Amino acid sequence: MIAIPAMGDERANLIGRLLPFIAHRRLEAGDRLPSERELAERFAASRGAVREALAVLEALRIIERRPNSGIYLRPVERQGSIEAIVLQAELGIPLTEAEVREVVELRRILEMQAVRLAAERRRPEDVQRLDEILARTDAVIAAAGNPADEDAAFHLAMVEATGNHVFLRVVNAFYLMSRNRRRAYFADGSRAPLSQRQHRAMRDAVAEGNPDGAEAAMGGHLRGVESYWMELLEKRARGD
Amino acid sequence: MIAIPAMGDERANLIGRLLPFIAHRRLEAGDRLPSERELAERFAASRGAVREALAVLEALRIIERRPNSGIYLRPVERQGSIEAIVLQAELGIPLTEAEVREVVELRRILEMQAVRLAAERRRPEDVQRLDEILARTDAVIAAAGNPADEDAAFHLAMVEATGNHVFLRVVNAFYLMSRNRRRAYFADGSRAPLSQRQHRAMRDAVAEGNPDGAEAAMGGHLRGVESYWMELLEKRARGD
DNA sequence: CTTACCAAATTGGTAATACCAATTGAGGAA
DNA sequence: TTCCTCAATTGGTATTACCAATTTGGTAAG
Repeated sequence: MIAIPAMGDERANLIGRLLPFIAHRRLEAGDRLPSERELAERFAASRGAVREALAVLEALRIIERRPNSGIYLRPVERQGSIEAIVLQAELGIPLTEAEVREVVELRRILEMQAVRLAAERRRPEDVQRLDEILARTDAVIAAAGNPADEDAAFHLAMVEATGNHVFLRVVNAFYLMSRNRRRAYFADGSRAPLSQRQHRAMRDAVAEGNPDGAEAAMGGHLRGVESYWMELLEKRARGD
Repeated sequence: MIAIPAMGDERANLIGRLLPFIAHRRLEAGDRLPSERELAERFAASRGAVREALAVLEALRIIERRPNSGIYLRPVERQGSIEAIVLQAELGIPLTEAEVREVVELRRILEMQAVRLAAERRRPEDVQRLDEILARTDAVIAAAGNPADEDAAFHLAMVEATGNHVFLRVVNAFYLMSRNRRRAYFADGSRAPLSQRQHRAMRDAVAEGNPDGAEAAMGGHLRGVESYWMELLEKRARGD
């Protein structure tokens, strides 16, 4: 379903099979997983492959490996941050309705505040970068292409204009997570022009150093995107 | 320096040596790293150990492994999200001054908005949880202990009161990152009482459903913490 | 029956080796 | 110069082996 660049199918599948295995067994915090050797046998993989998958799950704080003892599930509140969710989305594991709502809400908070900071701090090269992306988007739209990646680039460039690289990384995780959805959003070509007009309004507000205007523009823009997500949830609930 | 639970010294060291190696060689986006076999020889480790470390770096989006081709450094804008920074902090790799400022700023944004949402949505059990943590903190202070973990628990419980678990995970990453610093902050015992009073003010504002009051209380509280961080940066700049 | 102790099985951590498939790049043929 | 061929390189995987520490079980002493 989802193309996973830079991640071999086998290894991705192992993580993707390990996560549901943990969930399905209803393991709770502190519970011990089967040993590496047993997992290798159960999933028909080598111990090395299992260890690689476990290393990733450990880095994402989903499990904990205690030498000479076993593999344990970490308490939920200590589990991985958004990276773990991104990984699951990449693996094609659908987000729950609650998670979708939460992601949408947090994205709104982050981007509203980002655009305020951007309006306060933007440097000439930031505005220039926004303009370049807008021009590129015009070209894609004129060629009847899908401006999904340009849309992401614009939003990320807006965050970059805050000068806060950590901020950029966090927001980037959200855009990595929803890349395919975003492509579907722009697929029929009807939404791109309005989106582009709203982007231009945001660009202008940021360029003239108007935080309130930029925040308002971003707020209105996000409402459209969010209603699309909510409709998707309702469709899924109806079984579409 | 930093205790790393659930991560063996060797493997942690391998990632911790690999990251500076990448940075030191001034590799740029798209550059190829040495092959796995070469890295294994250079770091005196087996290929399996190297592959485990590389799997983690790939999951954190720092590198990209192309089968039958090589290992490549990802473009910065596509690099790991906050998890990569958390990992570096855990490994004892000090954050740059810019990164510290960025983390502090983003934490402020997240917590200010979180406490607003918490005041709007708090349920009785959320307030109860806050009260329990406050009571536990009182006990620790009375016993002349270090309430660093209770401080983190309070802030995280505040985010949990938003009902947004993704929000909680992101903020949790920040607290994982700064655990040792937080212990140092409360080490001499002089800051705990004021912090506790400010926490109580935040709890009251949230309990009575007062977003503006809660946000103001959080803002004042964070100012004290942030000035501590900034002093640390100045000390480091002077070579202390 | 309880306690203390010992030994074997289990577990994660590491290393070494081998093979596969696909990419890559150099060298030769047209 | 262009195109083709083939061997070296590379990441992906599996197998095997050993280590050290923990767990576990039973045994013997109290």
